[in-house]
Amino acid sequence: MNDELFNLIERLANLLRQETRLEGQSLGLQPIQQEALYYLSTCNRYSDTTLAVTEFLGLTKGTVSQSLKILESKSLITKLKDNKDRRITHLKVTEAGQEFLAKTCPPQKFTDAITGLAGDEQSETRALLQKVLNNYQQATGRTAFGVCKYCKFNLKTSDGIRCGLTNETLSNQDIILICREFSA
Amino acid sequence: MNDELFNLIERLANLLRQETRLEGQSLGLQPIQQEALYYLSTCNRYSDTTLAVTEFLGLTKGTVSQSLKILESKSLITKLKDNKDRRITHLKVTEAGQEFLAKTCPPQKFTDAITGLAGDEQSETRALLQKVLNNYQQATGRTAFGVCKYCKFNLKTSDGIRCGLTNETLSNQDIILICREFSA
DNA sequence: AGCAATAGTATCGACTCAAAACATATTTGA
DNA sequence: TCAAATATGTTTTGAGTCGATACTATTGCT
Repeated sequence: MNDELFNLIERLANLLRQETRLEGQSLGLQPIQQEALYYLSTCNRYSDTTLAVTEFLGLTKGTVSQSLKILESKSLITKLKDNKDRRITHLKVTEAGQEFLAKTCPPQKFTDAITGLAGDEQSETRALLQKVLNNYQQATGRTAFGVCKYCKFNLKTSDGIRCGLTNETLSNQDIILICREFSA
Repeated sequence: MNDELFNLIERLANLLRQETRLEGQSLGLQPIQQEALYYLSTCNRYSDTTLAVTEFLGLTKGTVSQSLKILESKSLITKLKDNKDRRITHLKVTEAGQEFLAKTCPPQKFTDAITGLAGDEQSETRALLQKVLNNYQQATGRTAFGVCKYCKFNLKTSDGIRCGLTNETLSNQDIILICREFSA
């Protein structure tokens, strides 16, 4: 059973990478660069740094630094130094970057494949994969990542929504993004 | 919803590749080489060629040829020319290759993550992912691959089991392997 | 002030990858 | 029958990935 699930995930990943490679050809983007770009379009302002991308992709920071350099050179992201901590660089997806992602990510045929499932099958798949991922992340001891609004530090007060870690107020847009500090 | 499922699969794949990289260090094996080796350990005698590996991994044959050369140089597989068609080379996993796979594939922590699921959750996940993969393969128009005994060319006769494409008899071991000619 | 820790970059060598050219073997078809 | 087309697989080349290591710059700690 482990073998079968392992096999299925590997094969899905192979197909995804193959299609991603095709999609990226128009801009000369490698799969890993597209993954980084996609992550940056889904993460919040506490998680848009080189190190967060590193943790998310499971690579070393030197490797990621190079990929980000290429994304910047193609004007798909911009770098912005943090005001409080000058060591930190925030990475923002540009208009061009967002346009590219809207066209290519997730790949069209993958979307088709998902649409072929019934509505309850889709949510069932998501719930089960989420569970597998959580277990796996726990087993490897890696950073979890997760959607802000489901985090235990997400505080709903009478004044609005607030992050218990940073004590900053959060907008409705903020809380649907992915955060590296996520904790269930 | 597409986005979420896309994201989950990407992240599982990232973790798997990361752990695979670690497991392969003992023999100096790259993730892609391990994937090829694993595939060869699960496929039948009609599917143990360079081209089949190429289709399975979604790479070009030149690329795959190089990876297989490395596996051969490390004595994890052997090459054997086909008797009927001398263009074809069959790839067999050696004892050493099988030992390596038994220890490392699927990765231990992935197995742990799966074991954390209830029994019916496991089979449910498998069924759903199988469905997604089938849809996806159909959408991309790629070779399906599948287990011999569930194939429409698998014929159960009074003499035993037979493949309707090759007209060869099949053993009980044969029919649990993956075939590139699979058709549902 | 001084030292350790953190964020990020630069460089190196081994490896992946697609593309193209190539070598063989088989099939087709006039 | 035999040349052209097709199929399997290898080699070469150049762009890019990757981890490891060493490095800079900034911040935190004592």
